[in-house]
Amino acid sequence: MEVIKIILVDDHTLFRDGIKSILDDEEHISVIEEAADAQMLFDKLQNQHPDMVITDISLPDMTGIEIASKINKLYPDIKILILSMHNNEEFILSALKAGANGYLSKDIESAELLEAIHSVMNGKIYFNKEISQTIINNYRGGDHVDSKSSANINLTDREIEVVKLVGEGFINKEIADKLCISIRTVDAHKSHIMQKLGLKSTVDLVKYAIKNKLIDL
Amino acid sequence: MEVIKIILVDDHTLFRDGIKSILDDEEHISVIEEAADAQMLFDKLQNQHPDMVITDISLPDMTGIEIASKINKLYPDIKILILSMHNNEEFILSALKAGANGYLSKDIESAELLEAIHSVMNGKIYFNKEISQTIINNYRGGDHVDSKSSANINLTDREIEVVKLVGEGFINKEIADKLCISIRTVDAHKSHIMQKLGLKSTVDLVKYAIKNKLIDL
DNA sequence: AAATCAAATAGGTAAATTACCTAAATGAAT
DNA sequence: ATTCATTTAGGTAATTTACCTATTTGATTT
Repeated sequence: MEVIKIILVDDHTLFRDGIKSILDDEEHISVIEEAADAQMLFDKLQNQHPDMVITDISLPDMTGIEIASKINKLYPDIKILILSMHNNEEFILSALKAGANGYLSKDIESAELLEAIHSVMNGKIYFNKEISQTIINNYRGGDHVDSKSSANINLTDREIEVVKLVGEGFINKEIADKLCISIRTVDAHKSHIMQKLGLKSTVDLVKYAIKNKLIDL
Repeated sequence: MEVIKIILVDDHTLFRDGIKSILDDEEHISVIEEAADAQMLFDKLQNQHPDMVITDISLPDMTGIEIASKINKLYPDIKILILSMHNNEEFILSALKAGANGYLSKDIESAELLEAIHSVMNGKIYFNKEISQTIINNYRGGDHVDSKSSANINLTDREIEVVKLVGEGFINKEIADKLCISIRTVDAHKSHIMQKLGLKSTVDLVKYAIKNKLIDL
């Protein structure tokens, strides 16, 4: 069996070290590089050719989903395993769409990480939760995603703009001024958004924006 | 040198496994137990007697600060090392006040974790950032803290109640009804809070509540 | 080409909500 | 005894939102 070459991406050094320590015990796995953010990762990918990139879902400069999408475009043969703190189904589907080969919660045991790595190297797709192959087939091979269409698949560009501004604390009038539209239009956008997402208040919108990383906390 | 017995506490199994893998390579360190939450930890502490508890700052049922405070009260000889995702100075001071012996960001390298463990076992206090011994002396030995007085040291009980409700999406009238006070009183509380914290809008209050874990996202 | 539909745009008015002024009661601290 | 923070509110003006309807535009379908 060939040695599986891996690049680890996570902004928390201790977490990287932990994973590295687990993987270093494996004969057939070699962590050839580490990166703390997407910038470092893509720098290293210009000279190094790993079999797999294991990345955290949230990095300082890019989300794991965006990274997956970019890797999938630039280096389609590199497998991508995404690690996440939370089991957000929305993110899981976005990850699939972005071309990730696996999505794991950090709640898993190290044995499952190893199993996931080997499954993915054997051409499988690995998720902690059972997602039917049909769904997978529907989502894979689609066009590439960017941050806007990933988690916020239901919202239009304009609506996302509005959600962001709401999340940043601007009131309708201020948003109207910023976007050079009428207050009523902002009002209408907010109504549409809340209806689409099943939200009830501006505070819900703010939380949605935070959850979906449209704004920073 | 005696073997240092450690209990690891973190709700993410993979992270625990990673740390365990790092520590297992050390001769003088033994991870005798693991716990995913505070409940499990205190259950195990009834039968096990570690030298040190290493805990994440945020757990499902309790904060690391609260855990430190409780351990300090029940088992004052057990050393406490808190791991955190963020370098929030407010939390660092709260941790000190709660009796923690060290506070580390997850950004550190594994070597620094080992250094911190040994420092703490030798009676020192270990922090990634330089905090002067004077501050440490001022804060240590003080009374024990609970969640309310830790991160929200400037806010009164009533104000925290209000911030929580604002964060949960209730408007002033609803908050007034819930607390059985006048809308004006809620209004006044909000004004005071915003002035104290230097915030400008209800949205800022929501973010404050999330940041300081007064509400869940 | 015509019809249909989603998306983005607003106006008007009533209703809801907040902002800001002041101020009193209470209890703790100096 | 006095000062001070905390909690409590009333009144009014100003702001802000909610909800109704409705037009334009571009894309898709028939």
